[in-house]
Amino acid sequence: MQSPTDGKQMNTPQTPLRPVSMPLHRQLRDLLMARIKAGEWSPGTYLPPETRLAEDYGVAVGTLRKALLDMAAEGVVVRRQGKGTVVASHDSDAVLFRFFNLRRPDGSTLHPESRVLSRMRRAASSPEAAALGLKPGADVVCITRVREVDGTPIIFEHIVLDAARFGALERTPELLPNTLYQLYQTDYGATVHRAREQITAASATGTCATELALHDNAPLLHVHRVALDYSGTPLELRLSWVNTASLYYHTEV
Amino acid sequence: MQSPTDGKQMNTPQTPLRPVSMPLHRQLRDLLMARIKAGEWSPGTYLPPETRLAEDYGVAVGTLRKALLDMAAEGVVVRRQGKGTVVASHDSDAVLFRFFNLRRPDGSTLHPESRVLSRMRRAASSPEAAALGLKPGADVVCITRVREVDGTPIIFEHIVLDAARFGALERTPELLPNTLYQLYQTDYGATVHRAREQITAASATGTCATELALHDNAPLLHVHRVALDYSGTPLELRLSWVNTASLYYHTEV
DNA sequence: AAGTGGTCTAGACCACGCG
DNA sequence: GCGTGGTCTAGACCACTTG
Repeated sequence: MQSPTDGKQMNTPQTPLRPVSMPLHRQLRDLLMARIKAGEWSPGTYLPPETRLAEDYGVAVGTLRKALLDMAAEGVVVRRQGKGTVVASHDSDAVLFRFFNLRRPDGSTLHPESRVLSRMRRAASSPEAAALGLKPGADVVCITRVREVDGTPIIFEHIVLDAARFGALERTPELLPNTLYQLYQTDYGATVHRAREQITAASATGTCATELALHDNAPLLHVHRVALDYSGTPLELRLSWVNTASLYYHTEV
Repeated sequence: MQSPTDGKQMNTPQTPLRPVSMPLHRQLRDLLMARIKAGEWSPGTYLPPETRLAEDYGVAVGTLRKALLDMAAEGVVVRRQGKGTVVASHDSDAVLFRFFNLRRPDGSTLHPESRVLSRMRRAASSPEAAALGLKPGADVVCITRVREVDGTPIIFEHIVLDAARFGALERTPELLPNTLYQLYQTDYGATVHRAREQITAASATGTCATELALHDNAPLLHVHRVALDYSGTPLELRLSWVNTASLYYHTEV
């Protein structure tokens, strides 16, 4: 790891901290993660084989292996016997809809279409700034859209992004894709890794009721979602109002 | 594993199936799980040390270790350096409320009290039987209760259990505890390992509206939960109606 | 056939909990 | 001090993928 003369467990010898040193496999994990985050290996790229990496870092294969297995458990990489270890690319339908938890009564999954109503740039409200970790009043890009299945509108959606990072989204691309998370990855190098959701009961009102073709006060599910990247940095705030008349929100604990 | 003369990778030699044989560590995991499920090691019990177990099964420590680590990742056991490997006992507050996803607006957790409204035994409805994996019309025990925080009712709850297994719950104990899952474990040897939830928007009506002190058609969150044990057997069906006026349902993806 | 990750073994030392 | 699980090493063979 440091020099060839280091014995086992002798990482960072001159560091009398608490803990004296993180386990080697943890350090390796962090180093590899850093190289991925730096873009040295982008999503879809194969990492060098275990033996090569272990040699490079001067550690046993088993140790490096533990680091890679941990990363695979986190979903950062995917390991395939006979092929190699590839940086996870979140662009297959299955993965893109990992964050989409709505299902039909029979349990089948939905793949709705999207229709954008508006895009604009404005100052963040105070709760928006808080959710995204921005300074109060910072600029945000705001997208409003309706998502429909078989022509029936089921979700009214309000998306808020940091304009400093995603400002271009106000205009380009002309047509926003249905799967925004893929766009964040390809065009902005921002990979959504996990999301926190707060669900409450709500009633349809105003534009939301109109767009969902519901009478006022129809019961809706309100979902407040903050999407985060690997390191826990908030990327997107998404407020959804869902008509659950013919579907349900699914979760496992 | 089988006989001392077996070479490496030579498990179940006469089995030309596909796959020929599961990995050793997988077989070990299954054997250990079976012994736990059989009650040989009950929740809270320490398993024999790695070295001892490896010796017993005639495998390398590393292999047995992999089995235990997998089980720990699943939450079946907890491993503690210097102490040993203990069968997970789901009786601490933190774990008991692992399935309780409601929080206050500030993010703090709730610990509601329960008030039982009724207990009865009756034939299962068809969707109830389906959810619990019972034959249509099988007997079930049905508990209705209200859960409140600081004296304010927030959840109206309907619990359905297989009478063949939980029949005694109709009468004993006289006072049902707040944390039913703990009771299932201690009195019925049934450990809730995970749960599947279906969430929809609903409106308050009838007894539910009355008990929650809400006007008719007030918006509610409806949660349909099936609680499962280690092997995926349904243990409990729970229908909850939640007043989310001063709290939200939290989930991470 | 060559190269990859997956499994299994064997043995060393370290960090932790407890008496 | 002793026994526990945690880390690390080294090397073997197996199963899968590709050319």
